[in-house]
Parts: sequence; C-alpha cells; structure tokens
Amino acid sequence: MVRKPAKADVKVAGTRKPNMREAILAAAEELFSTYGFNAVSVRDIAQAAGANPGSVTYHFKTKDGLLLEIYRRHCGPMNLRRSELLAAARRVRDLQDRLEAIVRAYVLPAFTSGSDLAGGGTRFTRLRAVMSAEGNEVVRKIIAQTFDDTSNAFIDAIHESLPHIPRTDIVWRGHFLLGALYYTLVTPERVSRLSRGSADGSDAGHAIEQIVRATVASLQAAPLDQAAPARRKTPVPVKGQG
Amino acid sequence: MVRKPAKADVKVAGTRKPNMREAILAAAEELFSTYGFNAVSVRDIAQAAGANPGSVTYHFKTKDGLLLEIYRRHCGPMNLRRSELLAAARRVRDLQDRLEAIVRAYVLPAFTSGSDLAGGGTRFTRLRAVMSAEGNEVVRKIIAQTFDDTSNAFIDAIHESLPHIPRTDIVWRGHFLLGALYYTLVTPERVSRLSRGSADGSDAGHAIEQIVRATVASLQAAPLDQAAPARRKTPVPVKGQG
DNA sequence: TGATTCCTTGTACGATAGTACAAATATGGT
DNA sequence: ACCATATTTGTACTATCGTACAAGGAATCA
Repeated sequence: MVRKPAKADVKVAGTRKPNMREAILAAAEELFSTYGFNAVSVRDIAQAAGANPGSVTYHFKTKDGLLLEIYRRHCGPMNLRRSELLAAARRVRDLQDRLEAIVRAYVLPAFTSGSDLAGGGTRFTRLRAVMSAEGNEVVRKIIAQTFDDTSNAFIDAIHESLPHIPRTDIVWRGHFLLGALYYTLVTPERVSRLSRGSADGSDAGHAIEQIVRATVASLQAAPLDQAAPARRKTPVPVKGQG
Repeated sequence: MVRKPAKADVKVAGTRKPNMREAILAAAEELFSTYGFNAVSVRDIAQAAGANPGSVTYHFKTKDGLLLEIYRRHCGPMNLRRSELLAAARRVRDLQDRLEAIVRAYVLPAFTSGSDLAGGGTRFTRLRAVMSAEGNEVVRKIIAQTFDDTSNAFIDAIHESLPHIPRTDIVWRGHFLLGALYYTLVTPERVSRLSRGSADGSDAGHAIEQIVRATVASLQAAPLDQAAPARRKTPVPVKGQG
C-alpha cells in the first residue's frame, strides 16, 4: 500500500491516546479488509491509527498476532449472535417464514457487529472475505475451527425445514450464500454501477433483503439429479444450445 | 510468500526453455490466484517458472505489467466465448430452458478456458476473485471497462426472459451469482468439508450444475417490494422472531 | 513526592522487495 | 561461419519490510 507522502501533523511525544490499542485494531481491520494482508505494512497501520510502529509490536508482538487478535475479538460475539438468532428462528411456526428467518439469522450478524465496535460487522466480514481469497495461512485454521460448527448448525436447521432437499445441495447453496455475502461487501460499487444508480450496493439493509430473498429461493429449488449427469469435467456443453 | 530454501537443480546458463514467457505467465497466474498479488514476489514467480528474475523484467517490464498481460490475454477470449454462448442461448425457445441456458452461458467460460491455455479458465477466474478482494488498483479499471458490457448484455438477456422482475433485482442476483462463482473457486475445500465427503467442491462440472440450478431459482423469485421496507440501515431486526 | 509499571518513541538491523543493467549465451537469417 | 537480434543470467542498488530494543514520558499507587 502506498502511504500519503505528507506528514502534516507533527506528533508531540507523550500525548497519549485514550485507547491506542483499539485504534490500532480498528485501523488494521479497515486497511486489511480493503487492501489485503500483505499489501498493508505495520507502518501503514500505525500511521492510520496515529501511533508509532513500535506500539503495534508492543501490543500485538507480530503482524500475524495483530490479525489473530482481530479474529479473536470478533468470532465469539458473531457466532454467539448467530446462535441466538438461529434459536429464535427455529421457533417460527410457518415453514416458509422459518426458512427465511434462519437465512436471515445467518446473514444479519455478518452486517451488524457482534459487539459494540463501530461498523465492526461489515468490516470484519469484509476482512474474512479478503483473507479467504488470499488463502491466509494464519486464519485458515481459525476459520475451520470457529465457523464450521455454526455453519453445520445452520445447514442442519435448513435441512429440517427442507427435508426433501439432500444435505449436499444445501451445503452448496449455503456456500453460494456466503460467497454472495462476501462479494457484496467487497465490491458493492459494482451493484451501483450495473444497476445504473437505481440501487446502492453499500446499503446494508437492502443488500440483506436481496440476499435473503435470493437464497431462500435457491434453497427451495429442486435438487440436482444425483444420478447420471454432472459427472463430466470441463468442458461442459451448453444444454439446449443447438 | 515463503520460497522453498533448497535450490536442487543447478541451472546451466544458456539452456533455453521452449517458451519461457508462457511459463512465467502460467506460474504468475497460479501464484497470484493462490496467495494474492502482494504476497507473491517476482522471485517466487521466476523460481516457479524455472526462470531468472531478470527474465520477468525483460518480458513484462514490471510486476504490474505482468498482471496486466495476464488479463489482456484472457479477457478477450473469455468474453468472446460468453457472447457466443449467450447468442446461442437467446435462440432457445422454451422460456425456462432459455433462462437456464443464459445462466449457463455466463458460468461456463469462467470454468473452461477461453483459449487453449491449460487450466486457464478456473485459474483466471480465481485470479479475478482474489484481485477484486484485494481491491487491486491495476485491474479495477480493466474490470469495469472489459466486463461491464458483457455483464449488461447478460442482465438484459435475463430481463427479457423475466420481464416481470425489475432490472435492479436482476443486477443483485447476478451479482450474487458472480460472488458464488468466485467463492467456489477460491475455497472449494469448504464444500467438501461441510458436506462431509459427499461432495467435491473442486469438481467443476458439479459446481457448474449447482450454481446454475441455484441461480435460476433465485432469478425467478418474487422481486422485493420496492416500497416501504429495506430503507433502514444496520441493525435490522429479525423478521418473525418473537 | 517517589517508586513502579505501563505505554510510547526513535532508531536500527537484517531480510527481502522491485527493478535496472551489463555480460553471457542462444537463435535465426545470410 | 558470421552477424544481428533475442533472450537469459548474475549482480547490484535502493526502498521498504517486520521486528527488536533502549530510552523517555505518562499513569498509578504508596
């Protein structure tokens, strides 16, 4: 990442910020989720937080440690929130409403923060999207350990609402949901651009409604024939073309 | 990225590879799409291609130039293929079949290469996913210039098949399709893991069928009420919770 | 107030980054 | 075989990277 050359504000030694640790974490979240892990230097983060590079080392030891701490403080609250909302959704009587409530329970905590961290929800989800795209080694194990239980709980809940759909198909469609979620947070401006101004990709409320609606419909679709087709590898001919 | 310390094969000066330029491009595609742009050094690429770092500079001038060239040689063929398949899909009589053919025409070229580059299709799409996640400045403008025309053509074609769905909703759902596509190529092992072995996330043929099925269903879903709701920002209450 | 701990600062070090460049070698036309 | 060109190699330069560390100012409690 390219830092701005000008260093307008001269820093007076000794003036201590109320909570420098939090400022560093927030700056790191923002920068990592925007430019990726390797594109951002410790110095970038320190400057954005109004801190000294040494402070980052002091609080988090290493750059990996900083990333780890970001995950540590978000994963718990987020999954807790999801569990709560899932439990509530399970109690919905109407089957169609229940399915929608379950999907919403999965989507919502990705946008709203699990704790009181300002804007933390979307920022952290965006971070997760970027880290998974970069195949970050530090977070790979955390992802599997921390999120798979929650994911399985949602898959099972959906499976209960749609018993005629094989679990495998639900896994696929839930996977697509997460991909849609990530991509919407990563490039919201593409929605604005392609819709020619009639939609705002960064409107979280609208994005949630659209994702929920699309996902519920996809979950209800007829499952794939597990039999003969879908056995071939690339290339696959266009069905009904000639 | 961490290079392997051992340099087993001693390189004899002068032994020229049949096409070093191609080898460098292929290695760069593979590494960039796996670890991200900034995580991979020119030396990493050179080593993976069995080349000298200087050769990379010779053929592509800069690291950005290398990335640019990767896009240059994939975008044209891929969009051409998409246009051909879209034209064929438009001629399908049955409306349901036509919609499916259109979606398939969009998805297919993302998996199969537009040219004869081995495995180039998924690799390049994976690269696009990673670059968009990292907000890469070099490719941002290319994306908008090169892909928006094609995207709009598909949106319009879908809109013709589903005239009762507002264009805005189609944009959203098409956006989700692309997100699902990207995420499936970036983390296929998550599908295998969550499905407990009953599905292979990296089976391109199966992934295509699943994506097409899910997307067609989501496109056919009732559009959102453009009126009262979906106006609120975060947080959004869970519908039907209490 | 003084002592202790906590936090911040400034600087520095080794590693690695992207890139430039001259020398060395391979290729292709004649 | 020779020359001109194209490509590869080896090396080097500068910038920036993550991190370490000593020194100094703030906070806390006696």
